[in-house]
Amino acid sequence: MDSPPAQQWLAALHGNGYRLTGARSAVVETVAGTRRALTPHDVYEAARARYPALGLVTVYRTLEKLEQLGLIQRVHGQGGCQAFISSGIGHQHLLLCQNCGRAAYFEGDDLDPLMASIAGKTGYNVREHWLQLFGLCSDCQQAN
Amino acid sequence: MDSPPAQQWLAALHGNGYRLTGARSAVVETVAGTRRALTPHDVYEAARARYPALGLVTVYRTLEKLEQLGLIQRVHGQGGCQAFISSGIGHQHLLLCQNCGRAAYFEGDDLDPLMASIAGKTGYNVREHWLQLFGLCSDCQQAN
DNA sequence: TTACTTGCAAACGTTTTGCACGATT
DNA sequence: AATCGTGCAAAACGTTTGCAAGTAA
Repeated sequence: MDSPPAQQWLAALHGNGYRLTGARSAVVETVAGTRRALTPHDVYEAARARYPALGLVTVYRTLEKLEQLGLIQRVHGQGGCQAFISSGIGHQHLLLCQNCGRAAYFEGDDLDPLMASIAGKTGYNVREHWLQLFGLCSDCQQAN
Repeated sequence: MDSPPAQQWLAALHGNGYRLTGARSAVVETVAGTRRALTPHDVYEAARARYPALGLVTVYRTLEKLEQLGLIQRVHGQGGCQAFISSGIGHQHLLLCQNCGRAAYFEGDDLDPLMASIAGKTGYNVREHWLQLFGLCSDCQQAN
């Protein structure tokens, strides 16, 4: 049930001076093993299957560390912006299924010319971009 | 001090069966007359200059109506996603100054080929996209 | 043994709701 | 006159912090 990233994330935590505990492992394995964006409460409920004594506060604190290490990212959507998901490798963008929530990653390198065009028109110095797509994954297209 | 959109927004509210009151006018004029994204609390403080008896609850309720009518939109950013700003006309995206918060709008029509490419690679049926840029406006570039 | 980590409880800030009064239509 | 809108107070909600006990190193 655990996925490769889980081991890497635990190693990263350890390598940054954080201790390896049952609570942290449960949180890490839960988030690393899910292809959907999860809220702290989602993580709390799911991870308690692995570690029943888990407290919600520990979920918040662990997510905070994972985010600082760049292992997970916050997902913004119409429903709110309190959910987290595994970060892609390098500069990747998210594509979320509006039905099941499954996430896919893609690269948006083709954006550079657009950026340059915008910069020219607006006079802004564009430093960051933020692109996210919503749609239906192949499974959910067939179901509907 | 009021701007053209303020009158249109008030007309839109009225046309949808909502009454025109001093409190609503103050909120509408504040948001319509500001080029930055404002939190409900920001609006509350700014709008009290126009209507001192204003309550924070009314700000929330008015922003809710303006959002439902598509006149304002919620702005998502690293600092949170509780701020609102005037919606652009048609399908426009936001470009925010990281220093002063000033917003500019731009169209992202050039995105369609990227969408099609992503759809082909991932198998998703892409329905919506969400693009936001961050940078420095021309004024803030000179100041730094 | 030491310092970090944990869960509980409480605090905190934001947003929503209940309600009686007031204002718009 | 009827209905909608308002502000206040309280409640609800998600998140953070203080702390004593427990655990990894």
